[in-house]
Amino acid sequence: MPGELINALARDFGEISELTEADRFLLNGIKPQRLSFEKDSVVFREGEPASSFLLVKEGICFNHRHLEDGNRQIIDLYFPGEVAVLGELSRECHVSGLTTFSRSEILAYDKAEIKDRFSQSPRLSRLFIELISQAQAHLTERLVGVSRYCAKQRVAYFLLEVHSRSARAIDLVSGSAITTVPLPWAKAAGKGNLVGVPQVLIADALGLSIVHVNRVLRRFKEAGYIRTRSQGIELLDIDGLEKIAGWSPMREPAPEVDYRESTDG
Amino acid sequence: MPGELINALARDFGEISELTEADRFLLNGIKPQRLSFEKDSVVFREGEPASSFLLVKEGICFNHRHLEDGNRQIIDLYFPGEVAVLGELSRECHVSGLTTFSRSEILAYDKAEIKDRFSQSPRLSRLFIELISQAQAHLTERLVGVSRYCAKQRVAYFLLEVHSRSARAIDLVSGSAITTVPLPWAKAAGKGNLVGVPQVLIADALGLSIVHVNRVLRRFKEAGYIRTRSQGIELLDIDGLEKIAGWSPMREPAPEVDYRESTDG
DNA sequence: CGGTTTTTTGATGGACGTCAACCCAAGTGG
DNA sequence: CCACTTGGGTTGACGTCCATCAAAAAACCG
Repeated sequence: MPGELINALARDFGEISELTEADRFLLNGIKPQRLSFEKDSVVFREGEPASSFLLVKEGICFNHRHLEDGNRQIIDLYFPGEVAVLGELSRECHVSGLTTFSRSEILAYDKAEIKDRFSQSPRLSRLFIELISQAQAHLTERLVGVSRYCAKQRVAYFLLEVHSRSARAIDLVSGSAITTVPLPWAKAAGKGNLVGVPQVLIADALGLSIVHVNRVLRRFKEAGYIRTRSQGIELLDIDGLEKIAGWSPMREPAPEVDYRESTDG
Repeated sequence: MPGELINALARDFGEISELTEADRFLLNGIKPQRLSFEKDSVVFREGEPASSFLLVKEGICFNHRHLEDGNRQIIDLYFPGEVAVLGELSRECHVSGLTTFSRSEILAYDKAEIKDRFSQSPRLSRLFIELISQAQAHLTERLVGVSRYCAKQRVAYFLLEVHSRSARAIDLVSGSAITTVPLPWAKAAGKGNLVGVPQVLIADALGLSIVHVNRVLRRFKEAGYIRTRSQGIELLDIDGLEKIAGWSPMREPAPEVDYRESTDG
């Protein structure tokens, strides 16, 4: 299965098309370990040695930190086609744990090998730096969001982000968008702007209590912004939610590009 | 003035000593623009094009984002010897503003040139990735801190961090520690664990109101942890503050903690 | 169908923001 | 030397957001 890594990079960086054959060869030469996990599996824990560069191929994962009081803070979610815990690439040990939220398949590339290959080509180096920078910008966004906005805004923002990112999920083999249900927690998912996450996950991600998340959602329901399905939340009025969230960030509208074009096969 | 960049890198990475002569030559070949700023000067604003790699040579700066309600969130402080807004290196435009907190001198390297040189050597590439990763780990720490700890803990943590980082500040020319007053806001500063930041800065950094910061500080005073000077806060009981904060910055994370649930079975 | 997980709702209280003062050191100008 | 200004610090009253506790209602899962 060649090009999984390349396809992952291709989604976020148009420049990838400028890669030379040599670069592509370098990337394709790294063979990942293919790992499968059930729902709610622990991929690694805090403190464990960090030896891999992890690319999510299928399913959804999240990384988190445990606090003294037994709570956990979810730091970020990872969707198909995204690189997980990129920031910990150069650490000896993981600072956060990684857990699957749904049945997942993960490609684990050898860290040393990745660093090695990437630093062999100037273009790849820059691409890589780009990648990390992007992750950091996203973290900054979260910092501001968590520290400065009220629960209503945070929840609205979170729903929109999950929705947007799951819509962007790609199939690593073909490089094209995933049309099938990307959020497997809600089995009935599928069409319609359905966000399939349990409320406890929202709470842990936003630093809120599950009770309060529920209350906020209830008010959203009453106002007609969302509807709760069996499990999962259906977004009825995305524009309205964006207004609540104060959707300012530099997230591109993602003009539905067909990524298959770039995969010359 | 050779080696300023090298000295900056040398502090955080012992591996720097493994740099080849060629690497050192590469780094020394980049001549920065030397910028001077008065206290409270704007280095750049949100949205302005980002064209430089910024190294703080003297003084203290902070980057921040402005919110709709007129407040600002301080994202990070930068001390002498540190690279500012590293995460925005690969962005077209700045996502946050940078302001000097005291009279500062900043070395501005051309971004393109930096990226170019760093990607010319595998070792430099890795070093650079290391650098960014470290910045990201720090951001993660802040995210958890802001979202999960109460004001008392956050303030204690902040005081300790500022103290620790200003103590680590180095002189870029000699590469040795700065012994003179690193926190010029409090002019009377100097010896003694004095943290010279105004309360409004603490508040903006932690997402608290200035009033509440003041209250927390008062309780710290009453408990004998700190003493307020003309301007600035003197840390009297660092161990006590660390206990309150529940974490000591820049020190090796305590022993192994066992997070396993007590799910007998 | 029971056992489990998730959602929902109410009641209560603490943490923290907001408003509105007042204090105090330092500087300025006469 | 004193009036005035200015920027930060300090303090109280009050309200709100949100956590916590507790418990019931749904939904799921064999």
